Amino acid sequence: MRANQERTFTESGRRAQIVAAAIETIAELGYQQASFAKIAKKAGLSSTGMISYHFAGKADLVRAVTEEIVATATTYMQERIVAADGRPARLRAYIESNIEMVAAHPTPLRALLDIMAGARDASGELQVDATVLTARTDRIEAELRDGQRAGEFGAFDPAVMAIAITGAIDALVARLTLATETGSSPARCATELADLFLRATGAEHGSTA
Amino acid sequence: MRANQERTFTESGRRAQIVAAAIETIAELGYQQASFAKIAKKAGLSSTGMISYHFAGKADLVRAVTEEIVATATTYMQERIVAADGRPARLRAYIESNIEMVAAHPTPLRALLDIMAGARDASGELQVDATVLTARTDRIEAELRDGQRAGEFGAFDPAVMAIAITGAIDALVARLTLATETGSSPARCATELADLFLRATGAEHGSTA
Amino acid sequence: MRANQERTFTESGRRAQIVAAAIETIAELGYQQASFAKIAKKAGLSSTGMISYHFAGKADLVRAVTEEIVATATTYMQERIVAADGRPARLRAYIESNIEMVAAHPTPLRALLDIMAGARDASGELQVDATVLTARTDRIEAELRDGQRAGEFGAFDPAVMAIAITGAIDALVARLTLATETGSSPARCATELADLFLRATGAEHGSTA
Amino acid sequence: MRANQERTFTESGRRAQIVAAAIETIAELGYQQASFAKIAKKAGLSSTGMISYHFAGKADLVRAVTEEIVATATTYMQERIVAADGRPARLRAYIESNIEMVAAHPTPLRALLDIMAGARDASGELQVDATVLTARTDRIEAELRDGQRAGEFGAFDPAVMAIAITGAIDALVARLTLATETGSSPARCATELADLFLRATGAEHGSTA
DNA sequence: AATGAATGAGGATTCATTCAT
DNA sequence: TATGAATGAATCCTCATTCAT
Repeated sequence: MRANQERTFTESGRRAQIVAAAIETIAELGYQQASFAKIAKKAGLSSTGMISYHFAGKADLVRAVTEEIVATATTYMQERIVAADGRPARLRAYIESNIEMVAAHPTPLRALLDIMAGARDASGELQVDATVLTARTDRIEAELRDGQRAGEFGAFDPAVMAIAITGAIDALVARLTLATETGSSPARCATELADLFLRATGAEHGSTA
Repeated sequence: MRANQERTFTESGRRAQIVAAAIETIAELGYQQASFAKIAKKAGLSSTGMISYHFAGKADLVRAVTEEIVATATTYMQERIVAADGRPARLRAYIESNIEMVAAHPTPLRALLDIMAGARDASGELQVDATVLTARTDRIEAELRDGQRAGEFGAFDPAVMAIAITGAIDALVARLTLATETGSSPARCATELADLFLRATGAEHGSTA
Repeated sequence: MRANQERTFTESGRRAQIVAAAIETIAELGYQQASFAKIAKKAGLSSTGMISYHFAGKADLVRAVTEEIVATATTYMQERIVAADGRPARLRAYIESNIEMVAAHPTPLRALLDIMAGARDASGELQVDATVLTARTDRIEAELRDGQRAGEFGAFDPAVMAIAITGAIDALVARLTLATETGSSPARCATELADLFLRATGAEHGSTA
Repeated sequence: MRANQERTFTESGRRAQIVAAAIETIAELGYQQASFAKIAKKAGLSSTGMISYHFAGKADLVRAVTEEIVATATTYMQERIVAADGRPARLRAYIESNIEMVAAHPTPLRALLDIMAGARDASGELQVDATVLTARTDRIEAELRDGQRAGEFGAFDPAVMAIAITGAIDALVARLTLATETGSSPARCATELADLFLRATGAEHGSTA
C-alpha cells in the first residue's frame, strides 16, 4: 500500500524493528543470504509480506539499513573527530575511531562492509548508490588537499591516499570482526594504522615542525 | 559422473571453458548473481547439467576459478617481483605489479575481488578457504619482518602493515576496474601507492642510506 | 513462510487439499513417482511452491499423509474392534476390518502400503518413523501375549505371530487393491484370513471350550 | 549397440559385475535411490554409459537383477525342499529355508524385497513382470490344493493361504534384515512361522494321523 | 496497519540416455 | 567393446513480490 511512499523521518516502530533484524541477518549471513524470509524470522514476524509492506523492495530496505548504520557510525566518529586539533590529529581520530567501532558496534559495521562489498541486484548493478561509496573518500580527499595547502601534509596524490586509507581501514575491520584470532587488540591496531598513515602523509614533519 | 573425482592437472578443455565463462560472469554480475544458468549461457552450453558434470558443485567451481586467477596473477607479478633488487624494491614491485594487472587482466582481477569479498554459501560461511585469504598477507608480513631485522624498514607492526597494503591495493583496484572515471592512469596510481607505503614503512632511509 | 512451523490441529484447508492430492497421487503412481509437480497438478495448484509453503519438505508432507491415513484407518477399524467380545473376536475384528477397508477406502490404503514399503530419502533411510511401523505389531503382540496369559490363545511366539498377521494382511490388501482379478470378494478373503489366524493362534479351543 | 539384443546365457563378466553392484546398491539404498550413477560407482565403473550399453534400460537391469536373485534363492531353497518328505514337510521346508536365507544371503534378499515392493517406472506401472510376483503364490497355492485333495491339509482357501504365507515370510524377512534388534534368531523365527502355518493349514492332524 | 496465502520464476543438482570416438 | 562427454528434462526448494482480507 504505502511502502515508503512518504518517508517518515522517525521510523515507525515496525520499520526500525525490521531494519534492526536486517542488520543482524546481513552481519551474520551476508547480504545475499539475507532473504526476506530470514529477516522476518529474526524480527519475529510471521510473514515476509510485512517487509514488502514497509519497504518498496530489497533495494529500499538495504538503503534504509545503510543509512541507519552510516548515521550511527557518523555520530560515533564525529564526536571524536571534532575534538581533535589540527588536520593530522583529525586524520588520526578518523582512522582510530573508525576501527574502534569494531568493539563498540561490531554487528552494524560488519553488515555495512558486506553491503558495500557485495550488494548487487539481479542485473549485477550495485545496490547502493555509488555516491555513498565515493562520498567517504571524497571527504577525506578534500581534507587531505586542504591540509597539503596548509602545509600540514607532504606531497602525495590525495585521491589515491584517500582510497588507501579507507581500503586499509576496511580490511583491518574485516579481519577484526571476522576472526577470534586475537593477534592484537583493536585499539592497538587502530593506533598502528593511524601512525602508518601519518607517516605516509608526511604529517610528522608538518606537525612537529 | 566424474565431477572432479580425479583432478586432472591439465584442465579438460571443457573445464577450462567453463572456468573462463565463470570468471567473465562473476566479473560482470558478481559472485551471487553468477548462476549456473548464466555461466552455461556464456559458455555456450545448452544446459547447466554440463557444469554439474564437470564440477562437484558451485563451491568446487569457484575454487577452480580462484586457483586459476591466483595462478595467473602470481605468474604475472612474480616476474616483476623477482627482478627487483632489495626488499623495498620488491615491495614496490609487488604493489605496482598488482595494480597494473588492472590493465593487463581486468576481468579476472575483478572476479577475484568479488569472490574474496562476497563468496558465501547458503549458511553464510565463506566459500573460499580462509587460508587463501590469509596466505597473501602472511607472506607480505614475513617479508616486512625480515626487512625490519635487516634494517631495510623502520619500526611498525608488520601484521597491520600487511593488511593495510593489501586492503589499499584491493580498494584501488576496485575503483580502477569499476569505473570509467579516468582520474589517473593505473600506472600513476600504482606508483603513488607504492611511494605511499615505502614512506609508511620507512624504507626511504634504509634505501638511501 | 510458515511451512508447518506451528502445526495447527485443524488442517488449513489448503493443507488438507494438498494431503488429499498427495494420497491420490501416491496411490496411483507410488511414493517415488509422486513428485511435487504431479501432486500440485492433481490438487489444481499452479505451482509446486505452494506445497513447499505449506510443508517443510517432502518428508513433512509424507508424514502428514501418513498421519491422516492412520487416523482414518484407526477410526474405521476401532469401531468394529471395540464391538467385539473377547480377545479372539477382537483379533478377528482387527483382521477383517483391516481388509474390508479395501472396499471402503481403497486409495488411502494403497497409498499407505506404498509409503510403508518404499518411502526412503536420498540417503536410503526410511522416511517414516520406524516407531510408526513397529507400533502396529507391538500392539498386536501385546494383545496376543495377554490372551495367552488368559488362556484364550495357545502357545506360540507372539512377536512372530504379530508380524505374520500384519504381513499377511498387507499382502492380501496389496493383491486386492492392485488387481481387478476378482477371484474372491474382499469380505470372503477377510473371513478366510481371520479363520486362518484363529486356527494358528489356537483360539478355537479356547473359544469353543 | 547391443544392449541385450541377444541375451547371452552366460553373463558377460561385465554384466555380472553390474548386476552384483546393482544388488548391493538396491539393498543399501532402495530401488528408487539406486541410480545408474551410484551403481556404476559401486561397480568401479567410470561412467554410466557402460550400464546403458549392457542393459536396454533400468527395467532391463532390474529384470536381470531379479532373475539373478530368484535363481540364487531357488537353488538355495530347492535343495532343502526336495529333501522333505510329504507336503506338510515341504511347506515347512519352504518357509524355513526362505527365512534362513536371511542369514545366508541377506543382501540379495533385501534387494529383492525392495524391488517387489517398490519398483515402478515413471508412469507408476510395476517394473517387474506381474507374473513373477504371482508365480510364487501360484506354485504354493497349487501345492496346497493338491495337499488338500490328498487329505494332507484341512479346509481353507488355498489362494488366501498362499498370499498369507508369502506375506508373512516377507514381513519377517524385512524385520530380520532391517534391524539389529536381535529379539530372536532367524532360525527360531523360521521354525515358529512354519509351526504357525502348519497349524493354520491343519497339517498336524493330517500328518500325525 | 497488518496478515498470510499465493505466485511463478529461478536456484543447484541428479537423472537415464545418447553418441562420437 | 568400451569410454566419457553431452543432453535436457525433472527433482525439491527458495526467492521477492502481490493481493484479498
